[in-house]
Amino acid sequence: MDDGMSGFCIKASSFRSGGDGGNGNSGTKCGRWNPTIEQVKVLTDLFRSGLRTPSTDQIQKISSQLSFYGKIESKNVFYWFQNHKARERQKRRKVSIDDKDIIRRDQENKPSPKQINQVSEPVRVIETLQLFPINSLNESEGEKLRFHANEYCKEASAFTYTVGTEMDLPPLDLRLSFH
Amino acid sequence: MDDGMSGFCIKASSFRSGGDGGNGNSGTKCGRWNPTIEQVKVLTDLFRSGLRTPSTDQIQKISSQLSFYGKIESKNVFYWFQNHKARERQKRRKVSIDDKDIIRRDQENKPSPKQINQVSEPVRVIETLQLFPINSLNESEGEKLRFHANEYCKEASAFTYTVGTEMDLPPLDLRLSFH
DNA sequence: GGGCTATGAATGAACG
DNA sequence: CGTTCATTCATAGCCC
Repeated sequence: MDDGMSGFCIKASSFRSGGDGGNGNSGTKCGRWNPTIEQVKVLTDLFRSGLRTPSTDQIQKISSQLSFYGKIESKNVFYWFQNHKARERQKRRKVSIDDKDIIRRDQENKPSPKQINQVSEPVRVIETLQLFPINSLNESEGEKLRFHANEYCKEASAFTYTVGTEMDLPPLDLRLSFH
Repeated sequence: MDDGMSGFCIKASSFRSGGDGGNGNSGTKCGRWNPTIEQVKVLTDLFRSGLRTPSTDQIQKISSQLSFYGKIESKNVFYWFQNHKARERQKRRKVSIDDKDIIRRDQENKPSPKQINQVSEPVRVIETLQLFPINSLNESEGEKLRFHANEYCKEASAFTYTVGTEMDLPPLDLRLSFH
């Protein structure tokens, strides 16, 4: 599926201070936090559990927990969630609707995505979610978040840009219309 | 990250476009985007026209346009501009270090010895550029009212982390409760 | 084959 | 929050 797929590559990269147990930092330059895979795993787990904007207290606890796996500060956790959340949205937008699809699709079907699911704080995950994967890393990731209602307000801004039939490619003039 | 990437592509690369001449981009499988010459041309052109950080809408339009020349996604365009801008800045920075010791007291326009890289740099924002018509976009909505209410609530979301199963990590629990 | 360079992709950090 | 910057990882393409 080349269409939507984009070559993401699992990092699995070299030395990301894998399980050293102590200071995650591999001794070399410590300009910025370099999360260990365990830390990422935990954070991701939390995120997938629905946690999106941890409070200060939560951040404290989480970072405290994660410090076991390596050096980490509260702000790292804070930023991590900020970024993760932002990027998820961003990705949704950028994955875009491009490529052959906006054709003349009459979609009078105008659902009113307005006030329905405006759940600001999606789910409150509860329950016991098992953190800390036993047996080091289990790569079994494949779930998709299904409790994410996905608000995603994409107001269709009518762009004049006539994409009508891209088949005959416009005169390569990206400077498109000024008027 | 994990979100939907799923598509970790296996390194099946090997034969990369065998003899398609490079720009042909014959749908080589996943991997990373390999812009065609035309695509690069357009992007570069846009960049030189002063476009540095296209908005989401612009990105989508550009990518739609460029999709004619070959497979491309919005994020490719996004990254392209990000990288291009960053590298330009990076280069310039390098160059500045270049003069590390010689202090150019004389400020007059001395022809820089580097003609190789014609870095069009300064912000020459072209008014007329007006990439995409945004006339329809009603900017007057200015208010926006972004009330700043971050501390929405500390609802009792209890994450019961039943940890304590593995390793020597203390049996701590990330139980975040109301506070 | 093995470095080297250019560049796509990713993400931590921070700004407005 | 959304957006932007800086740094880094990962590869394709060259050149030796």
